Amino acid sequence: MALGKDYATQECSIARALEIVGERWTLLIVRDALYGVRRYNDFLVHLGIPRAVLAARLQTLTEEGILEKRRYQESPPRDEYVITDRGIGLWPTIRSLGRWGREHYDEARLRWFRHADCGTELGPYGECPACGTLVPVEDVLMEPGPGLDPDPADPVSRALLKPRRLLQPLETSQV
Amino acid sequence: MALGKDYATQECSIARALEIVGERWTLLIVRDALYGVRRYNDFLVHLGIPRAVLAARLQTLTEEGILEKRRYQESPPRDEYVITDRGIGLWPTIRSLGRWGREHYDEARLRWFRHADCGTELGPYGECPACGTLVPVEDVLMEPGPGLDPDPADPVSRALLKPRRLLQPLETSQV
DNA sequence: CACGTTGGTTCAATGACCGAACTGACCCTG
DNA sequence: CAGGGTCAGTTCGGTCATTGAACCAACGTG
Repeated sequence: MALGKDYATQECSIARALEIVGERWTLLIVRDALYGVRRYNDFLVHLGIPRAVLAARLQTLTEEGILEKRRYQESPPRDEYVITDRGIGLWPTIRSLGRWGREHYDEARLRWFRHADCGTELGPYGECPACGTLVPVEDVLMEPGPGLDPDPADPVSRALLKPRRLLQPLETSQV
Repeated sequence: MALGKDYATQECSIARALEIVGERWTLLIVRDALYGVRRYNDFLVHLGIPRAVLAARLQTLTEEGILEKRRYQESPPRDEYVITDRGIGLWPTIRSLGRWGREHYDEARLRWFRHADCGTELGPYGECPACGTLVPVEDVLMEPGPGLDPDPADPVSRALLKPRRLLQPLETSQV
């Protein structure tokens, strides 16, 4: 499409990447998918995104192999969107972007990300300074910080208040 | 602004960051600034961006302290936009985004990024695997790869064909 | 069989982005 | 000193994307 998405004149992998994940809302959807959000309605209430835009983004992300649409029950047919390895590959980008945002624009700490094996806070790019290794995403422990609203309105935010590992499927019904 | 830019409901440093650099063209402008592009016209011809959008983005980036507007000659008053430390802080994000784009969408190698001291190609987040250190941005050497058009139309792309360090001011007149 | 849940689609209005034209300050050349 | 060129924008009408609200459809429950 000639307008809004592509950067036709750019011979650049950064521009290629931005054509896929550079649209409004897209990286936040990937972030939520890394946090364990999988269902249309959970994305909807957590992001406050227009329904049509969410449907369009989920379709694009599925077509690009970043999410995978998967049927999780048959009788009312219901699908969930699970992040793929290609999507998990965006974690360092999202991590470093969040770190930059916190350093320059947030006063209070909103969340901590730790290496689950040793409890050390992750370094700038998702590595563990103590172990000296790149921490696999499923071994990242996410904990709420003091800057986070302790009693948010929507159930997804409430579920994300508990310490939890990335990629772990979110259970909103149990709240 | 209620539409287009902000993510009001999100308590999240990633969302804060995307409110600043998540708009169309913005990260490509920061990328060019890291490559050494400084002048309005050089951004313009290299990006193929509408003039009004470029002017708006440069103003926002200047207000946010990511670029700094600096007078470089008086007689016809001319300003250049130089990247600040805050802008340089986006390098890991841009680097990891470019790496993800190349891994998943580009066949041929477009550019190499090496540690100027030892010639080793940078790791995923801008570190030097040989030296084991995070490479300062000014010590990153950028070289053209085989996938890059050897004879591009605009002078900025031509100037960027030569091996050069990041942040080194671009000279388009000498081409 | 009314009602709720889930996962959408449709629609009119609004905002953002587009390319092209125009402006204005200055320089250089003949 | 008139004409043309450069640089850094601003203005403008048209097009595209995003928004919020309403609507729809399939199924399950009371």
